[in-house]
Amino acid sequence: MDNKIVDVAKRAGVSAATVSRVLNDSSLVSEKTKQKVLKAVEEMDYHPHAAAKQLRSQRTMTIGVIVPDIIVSYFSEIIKGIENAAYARKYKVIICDSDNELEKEMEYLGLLSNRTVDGMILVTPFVSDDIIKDYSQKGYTLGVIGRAIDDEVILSCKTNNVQFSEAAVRHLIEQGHKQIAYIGGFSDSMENYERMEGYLKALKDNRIPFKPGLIDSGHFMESGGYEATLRLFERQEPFTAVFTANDEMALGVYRACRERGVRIPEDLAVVGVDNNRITGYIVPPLSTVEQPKYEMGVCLAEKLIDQLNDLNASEQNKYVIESRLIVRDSSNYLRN
Amino acid sequence: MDNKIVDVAKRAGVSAATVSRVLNDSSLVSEKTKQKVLKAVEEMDYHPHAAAKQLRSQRTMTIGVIVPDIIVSYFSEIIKGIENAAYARKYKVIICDSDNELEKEMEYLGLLSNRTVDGMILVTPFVSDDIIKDYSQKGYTLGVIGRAIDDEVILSCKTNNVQFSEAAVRHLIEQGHKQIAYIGGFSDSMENYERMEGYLKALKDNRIPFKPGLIDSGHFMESGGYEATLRLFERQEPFTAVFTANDEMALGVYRACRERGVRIPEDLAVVGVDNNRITGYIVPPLSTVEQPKYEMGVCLAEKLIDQLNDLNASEQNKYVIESRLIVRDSSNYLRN
DNA sequence: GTCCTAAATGAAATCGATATCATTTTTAGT
DNA sequence: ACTAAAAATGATATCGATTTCATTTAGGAC
Repeated sequence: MDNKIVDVAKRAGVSAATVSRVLNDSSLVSEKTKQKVLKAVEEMDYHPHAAAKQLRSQRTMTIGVIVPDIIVSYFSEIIKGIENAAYARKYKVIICDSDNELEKEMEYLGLLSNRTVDGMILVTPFVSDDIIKDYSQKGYTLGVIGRAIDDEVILSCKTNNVQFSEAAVRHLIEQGHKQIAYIGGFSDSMENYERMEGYLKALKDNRIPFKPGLIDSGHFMESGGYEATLRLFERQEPFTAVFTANDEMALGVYRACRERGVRIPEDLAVVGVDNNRITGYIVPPLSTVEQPKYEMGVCLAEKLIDQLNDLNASEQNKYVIESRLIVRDSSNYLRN
Repeated sequence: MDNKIVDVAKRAGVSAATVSRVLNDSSLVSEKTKQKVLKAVEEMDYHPHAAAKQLRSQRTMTIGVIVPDIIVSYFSEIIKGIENAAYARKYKVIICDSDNELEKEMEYLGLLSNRTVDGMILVTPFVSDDIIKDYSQKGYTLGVIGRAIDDEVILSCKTNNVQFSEAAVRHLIEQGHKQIAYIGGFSDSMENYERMEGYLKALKDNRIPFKPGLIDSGHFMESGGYEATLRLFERQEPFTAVFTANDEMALGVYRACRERGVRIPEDLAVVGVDNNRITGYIVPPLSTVEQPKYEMGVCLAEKLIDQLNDLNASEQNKYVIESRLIVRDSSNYLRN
């Protein structure tokens, strides 16, 4: 280690510039010197110093990803997609786990300002659209997953929340349910808003009156789903089915039901969203909406890197992937 | 953006050196100029350029983590621990998902050579001890989780594999089992080796003959556990319990049993290792050995960063955390 | 006010690679 | 063989911060 380009140059009997050319363009160098240089590089086990390269080129070949909690498989699968796509393009990924704290996320966003990363992908509902737009206008490259932003350049990739939520609730209605609760995530997140919209649309289309008492929220977390379910149980409003804005909260519903002796699906049908791996293993298996997590990660990483390299062939900056309902036992029980 | 230290210096009416001092030592600057500089920094929204800083200081404040598959919760929980500990010390984490490929891991190790990271944590059985020792001897800082390396400086953090495996198998014996299969991971990994050792020790202590036909391997993956179970079923050797070297493979056992109509725990008792979150949700809940994943991540990240900053108060470089058996329904069935 | 020391500040070298520009070497055409 | 064009190579400035070393300013004692 600790060999510099000049050391290699000396050993090969050429200038540093030539070594650099061999290692980069390599077009303007004669075959003979090229071989000499490569031999020296090999013998000295030379590796160009990343920081020097970054300073000169003004690019780090690194992107950052902000997620609220890497342990939740929804996020880790997105990260995997991002990482794989980045690797294929020789980019590295810095992982930023915010522990669901806005403050930490803001701090991580600072990595853009000091050029630690070339771009940033946000997979979180906490940072507001305005803040993201601010960064974008300052000239930083960033994208979001799970929401869309009203902007010409900010990349986004999400799923058709309204449609699949409508389909999920319609499915419950077709099973004979008329009193369907909704447990949402963060009330001001696009994911929550659109999923609620689909829920309302399904009710309306089937002339089922909307009851505010059947709405609650669980912050997209298992514990939140659990608490929301208990609150719903306390209320006067009876319900025979519940649609949760993600699977984590559905797990909370399961826990609350277990404690209270409520049977799924006989007493309560449950449908979640995400198709987390765990949902296929629990009993009863949870009906849920597949979310192409890995694919969304790949999509956004590719587009972001394209944008960083001015390769935006298409003008498109908003991507919506279709997702579909997976019916399992938790809702597969015809009610009369 | 794009403000340099000289711009700040000009605005504050001082030299670049002074600005640098304010932003770093800050001890040798008069209070008055310090305020002037901070005001200018604030007004211009100045952020020191990371690459320039890294080049000069020869440190990136970044560590890399190599894992075989970030989706597996064993790894993502370790990563979370590493990330949190790093964040607290102002270090960033580059995530390297190798997709279980040695070649990718070797490529990622190259990040050490070109100084993209200050240190590296390996949470993988693929890279050999010798390679790790080589890097260490070249002067690079690295550590491993889940194994230990015979070396004076390479950091490691693992659990007491032999003891807890012995306890797990002893538990099965106490439940009345005499024919106990073992499904291991990668045969040349320390995790596998030590867990097998505990298995053998429990058998021996209880005068139960070892039967080679009851040993198989599943590469630490669900699919591997599934296939290994099918192979065991094919053989002549009957068995009433199985100990798997991790939970993923135990999930494979469950799948194979479901397909073949084998009941757990009545026909087959199962004990895994890791206490992945999913094991508490499946039916029957899986008996397993808790692994302090988050804590191991925190431990190694802290020690690694200490080492990078020559803060190795203690001479210790090998850490072993005790882990304990969690008995759930998958093995809680007394056999007669 | 003078002198000496300590504190504060600035000029310039440095980290290691890349890219521009100038120069040398090679090639090709007549 | 001579010249023009093309190819190959080298010298040097540059990226943006930090740090050493020199210099200036301030503070204190007499």
